[in-house]
Amino acid sequence: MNLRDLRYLLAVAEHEHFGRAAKACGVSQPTLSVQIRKLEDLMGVTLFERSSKTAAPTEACLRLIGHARAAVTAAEAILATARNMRDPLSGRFRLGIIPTLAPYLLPLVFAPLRQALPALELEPWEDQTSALLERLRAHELDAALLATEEDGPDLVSLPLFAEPFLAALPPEHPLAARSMILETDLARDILVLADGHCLRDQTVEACGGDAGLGGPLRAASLPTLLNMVAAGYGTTLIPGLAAGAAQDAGIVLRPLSAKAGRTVRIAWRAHFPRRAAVEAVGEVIASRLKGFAEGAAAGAV
Amino acid sequence: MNLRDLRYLLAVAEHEHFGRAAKACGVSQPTLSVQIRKLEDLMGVTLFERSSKTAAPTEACLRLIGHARAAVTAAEAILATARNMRDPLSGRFRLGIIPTLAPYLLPLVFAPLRQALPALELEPWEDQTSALLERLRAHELDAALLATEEDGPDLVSLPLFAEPFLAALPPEHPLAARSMILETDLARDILVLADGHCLRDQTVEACGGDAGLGGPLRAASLPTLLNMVAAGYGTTLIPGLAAGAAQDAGIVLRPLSAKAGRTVRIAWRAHFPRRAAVEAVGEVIASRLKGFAEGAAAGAV
DNA sequence: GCAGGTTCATAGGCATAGCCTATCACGGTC
DNA sequence: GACCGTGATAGGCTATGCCTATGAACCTGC
Repeated sequence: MNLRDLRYLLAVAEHEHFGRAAKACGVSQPTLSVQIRKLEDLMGVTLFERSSKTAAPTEACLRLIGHARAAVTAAEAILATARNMRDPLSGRFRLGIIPTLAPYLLPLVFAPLRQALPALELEPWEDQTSALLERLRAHELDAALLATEEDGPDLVSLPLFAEPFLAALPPEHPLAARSMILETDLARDILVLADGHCLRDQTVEACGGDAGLGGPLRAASLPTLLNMVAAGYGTTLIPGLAAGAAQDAGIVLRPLSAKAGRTVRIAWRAHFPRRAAVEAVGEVIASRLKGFAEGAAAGAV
Repeated sequence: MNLRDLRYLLAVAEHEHFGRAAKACGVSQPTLSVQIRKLEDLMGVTLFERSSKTAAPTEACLRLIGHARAAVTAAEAILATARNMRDPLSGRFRLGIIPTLAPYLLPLVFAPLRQALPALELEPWEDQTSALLERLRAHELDAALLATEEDGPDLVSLPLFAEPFLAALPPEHPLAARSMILETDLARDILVLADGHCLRDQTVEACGGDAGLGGPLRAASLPTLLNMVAAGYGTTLIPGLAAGAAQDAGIVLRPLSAKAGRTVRIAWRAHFPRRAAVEAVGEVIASRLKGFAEGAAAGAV
């Protein structure tokens, strides 16, 4: 049985006439005769009572056409729904973002994304890198904004913008007198985020690896870390986009001599079919952040 | 688009694997690949995210499969429903019956019909011949029990049994003294049914055509006519099956010398596809009424 | 690092299902 | 009795759907 056959069935039942039904279906009358006959043979039921005047639906036919109509309309609903989803730049788009980026990036890019991609229903999801990668692989995210290189051939990524790190110092800190700070000089009293944050590893690496790491202190989030620095517990590196929040907390910011920083990338599954959406989102973010490195560095002086 | 394609779609979505879905569908994996690809081209939407491990349904696919499942189950419902209706001896059977026959025949044949054709849902419809023919032609009846010859080539009929007429007399009527009555002797004071009843015309014809017809009196139904005869207003002819009711009313019955009577037939549209049901119903009625003519004539003495 | 086993995609060949035109058979009508 | 209408049938063509065989990408384990 075939959807076409069901359409034929409905047409003949409606017109009670093979010829007119055939015209309505855009086929010849013999085609309809043969197909209806096949349908009748398949079902073992006579569907129409033919006479020289008309083709009247039988009792059996009348009981079937409800189902037939349901099948045909469901099939049409499929095509209609598909038509609405044909634009890859429309529909739900679940975007993972790391916690050291989300609160500072999202306010900047929400409006531009909404304007450039009005049909895209952006659903941000904040979590640490490893959790995001897991969700990405599980098809629970469509893409993720990360500050690490992609891992594994099943994922691909595109760099969006470079974000410099800045030295964050309590105002009374001796290094605050300098206009530019060498990363390794921070190592002695540097504070870092809790395990799992990529920013923690990058901070450690930029500062020489064997840094004191602030003893027993562990900040679970970047705002907490900023509060700790402002309270004089130590120093840290912050990503450039967090400069505004850091200054609001009363922290002194200084550029770094070795230009430590991180590159924010958008990552997705290599086989993800809506690559166009990924690239459009990336493009909007990248163009909004264009030249951010220079601007942020300048503003931090 | 095709129901088969939708089945393939559902299979792949369920197994998330082309090979296993192909096995489930009983086709080869390339077949499935090609058909799903065609479906995707038709819809303009990627349905599955293929990787070397799995084939994961996309967001779009997940939104479509509801409709797809609806279409497939509707199609299966059609086949299931058709299977239940494959037996022509099952389902609704609308049988028209003339008023001078219905109340006397139905009590006799209801039980045998129920027993012989348990799946047939008999729906009797009592009306005069012309109305029955109209409804029959309008497909509002499946068959009709009539006492006239079929009219028109679009209808066919089969005789079921011969029903003799009996002379019905008030007990005090002069003719009641005879053991057999000549039809034309009844003509002088005969009463007949209202226009439209075939029994009226047959009575008139049997009695010579120019009968007095009881002046202004007109009985709308056979029970009324019997009451009128019993009250002494005149005589009439009754069909044999009504003998019991006539005797209960206190009427004297006598056989007719010219053996006037009528033949009860079952009529249906020549193209009606459930001829088997018609013939089965006719067969049950005929066998129940077999030998009725003799029995009734004997009982009426 | 390479062989072997996955995955899905592609190619070529074949059978057939579905379509068309032409024609038939049957009824009803003028 | 010729003629228009109905649906059914026949023959031929095309396109579709299927198969097997093979390819390309990827993963795994020795």
